[in-house]
Amino acid sequence: MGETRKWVTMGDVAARAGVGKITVSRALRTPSKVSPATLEKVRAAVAELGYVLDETAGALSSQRSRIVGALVSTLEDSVFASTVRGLTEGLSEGGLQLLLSATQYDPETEAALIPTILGRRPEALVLTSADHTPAARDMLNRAGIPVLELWELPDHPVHTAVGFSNRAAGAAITRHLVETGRRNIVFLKVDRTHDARGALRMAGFLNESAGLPGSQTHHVPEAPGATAPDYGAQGLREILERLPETDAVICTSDIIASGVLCEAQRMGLEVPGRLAIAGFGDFDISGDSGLALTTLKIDGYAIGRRAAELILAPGAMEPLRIDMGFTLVRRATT
Amino acid sequence: MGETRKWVTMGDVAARAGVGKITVSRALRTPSKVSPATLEKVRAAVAELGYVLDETAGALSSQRSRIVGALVSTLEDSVFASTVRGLTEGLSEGGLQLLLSATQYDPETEAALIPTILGRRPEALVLTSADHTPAARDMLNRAGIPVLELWELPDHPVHTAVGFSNRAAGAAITRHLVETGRRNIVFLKVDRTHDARGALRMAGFLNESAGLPGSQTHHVPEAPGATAPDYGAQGLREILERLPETDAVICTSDIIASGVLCEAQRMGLEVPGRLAIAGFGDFDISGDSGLALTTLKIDGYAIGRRAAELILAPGAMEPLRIDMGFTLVRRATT
DNA sequence: CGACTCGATGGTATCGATACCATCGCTTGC
DNA sequence: GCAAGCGATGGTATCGATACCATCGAGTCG
Repeated sequence: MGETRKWVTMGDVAARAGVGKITVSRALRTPSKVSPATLEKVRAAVAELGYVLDETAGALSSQRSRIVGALVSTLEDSVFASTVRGLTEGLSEGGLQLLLSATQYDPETEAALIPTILGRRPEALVLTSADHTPAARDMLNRAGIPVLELWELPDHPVHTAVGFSNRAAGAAITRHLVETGRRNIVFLKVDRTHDARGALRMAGFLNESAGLPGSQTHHVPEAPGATAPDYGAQGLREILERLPETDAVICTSDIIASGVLCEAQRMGLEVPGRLAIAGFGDFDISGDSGLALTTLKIDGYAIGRRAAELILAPGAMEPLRIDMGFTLVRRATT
Repeated sequence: MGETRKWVTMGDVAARAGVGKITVSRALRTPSKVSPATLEKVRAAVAELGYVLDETAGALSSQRSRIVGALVSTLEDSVFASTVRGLTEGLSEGGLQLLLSATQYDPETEAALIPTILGRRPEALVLTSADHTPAARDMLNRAGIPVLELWELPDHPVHTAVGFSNRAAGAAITRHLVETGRRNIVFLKVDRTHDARGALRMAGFLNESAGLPGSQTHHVPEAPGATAPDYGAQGLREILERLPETDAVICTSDIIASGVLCEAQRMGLEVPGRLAIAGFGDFDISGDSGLALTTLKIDGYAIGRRAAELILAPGAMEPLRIDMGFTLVRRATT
């Protein structure tokens, strides 16, 4: 490194180019408002000095942070990661950057993170959950910026929602199993304290399977250190012990389903002959080259992209409720 | 929406609490420097007005953005996501936030993103790649902040590196296969333009397998729309056609390995009897409850955490080169 | 008892870019 | 030929919090 170099300022660039500061600002922000000759001089000075516009100062004077905050439940799940990519790509077209944090599925953590994000004066706030503490809800309401809840369609969104009906999703996968002849379907659920989406899908299952006495839910307690496939494998063993008639298992994620599928193979159960397995999310490994898992596909990228569009649109403060739907992908496990 | 509400400022809070602005600032930033009684008054005023500190102004006046920039190759890969979590958690203990973007493994994209991040005047910059364009390298050098390259240990790091030797990793997995009796080992590589880590692991493989005439590399071209398991499945078919003697396949990720494993099962190949399969990354699905894949485990979370520690440490400007190592996890596929 | 220390608090300048308004020079139209 | 119009450019105030220094009062020590 060497000396602790101070940042070059716009004034330095202006002096170097022989123009006023404001012209440098215009050259960088709105090049069309500067004559080609001046633009060239400024660009040369910028390049020589290695100047980079200071957004911290720009944000203050223009009262526009050019930042959008995002609170995702977790990044270690490719579905949300796709949403983040969609958001980032979409927002970058409008010159906005994403300030990201993860709540680890905990509303209290979310509530603690909201002020730290709001402190950056974001122009919008995106959340991948609709489960907020009262304090969080209050902060979101007072923030005075568009708030977008993704991956759900809550009855009472804070502001705008872009997602799909988890209840309908749970019903759809159940219907598919019923239509393919299954009668003793078990919905495998990991009991997390905060899993509103999983609970809604389970509700959809319960509603759809109401007439099937052999269909039930099975709960696996959350355990520290356990991975999603562990829950699947353990769940399957318990299910077959408790409900040996079971002919189909619905999981709340493909990763859990991978545990069910691999355990079934180890037990010598024929899939889908003896047991059908359905997942959720359509991850890479679920494709035909991999586990060939029947699953519900949600286009997380599209959700993020759509959210970005809404933020950049002129009437972003208008509340909306957008259903992005889902797709049933039938593969070899049903 | 309603009226375009202006943000409450520190002055409003000060007036409400009957103290000076600066006291409000201290109450929020360094509560220990304010008397308990005053602190209480300020806190009450803050709560009543719903005030949130404006970091955009704070950053300018204190010349500290409290932001760390991060450029990851992709978020849609749980290994980097873990690193991001480790970073976020570690940095939050020092009051720093992460400004994140994804380069999609493209150095040109990286070079384009660097100025946008530098514009926020971050206090450090983290990269999950050591493959930079000359222009990018130049910007990083001039930035005057700590630059951390993760997941690699380049010969000439820009500044600080926290990672492991990909070459040694490739050698280690090869050695394991040789020690377990394999002689015709194929290293399956997806030919991405920018995959320095994969190339290094392949180099480690080539070095270690030099004395084995039956050992080779097999390249699969990158194809738009293809998923990682597709590469694995396709690769295995091509390998068995071209090199029928093959008794082991090394993949550059567990997801690719999942394609190889599932394809092998479909072809009726006994694993690991007829064919051994090794992956890379130790994803959730690779565990004993899932695919039970032999793999190299890298603790991405620890890498992120360590990087955060280095950034927060007093001598953060001292270049370092930290080897976090890796672990061979032997499971059912070798 | 006075000088001194220390904790608590406030006033003012400042960070760097941008908004707003003014200015300047050149073209255009009558 | 002159006023109006317009593109290009600059000066100055401003955004909101914090650094720095000053102040003030209460204790402490010799």
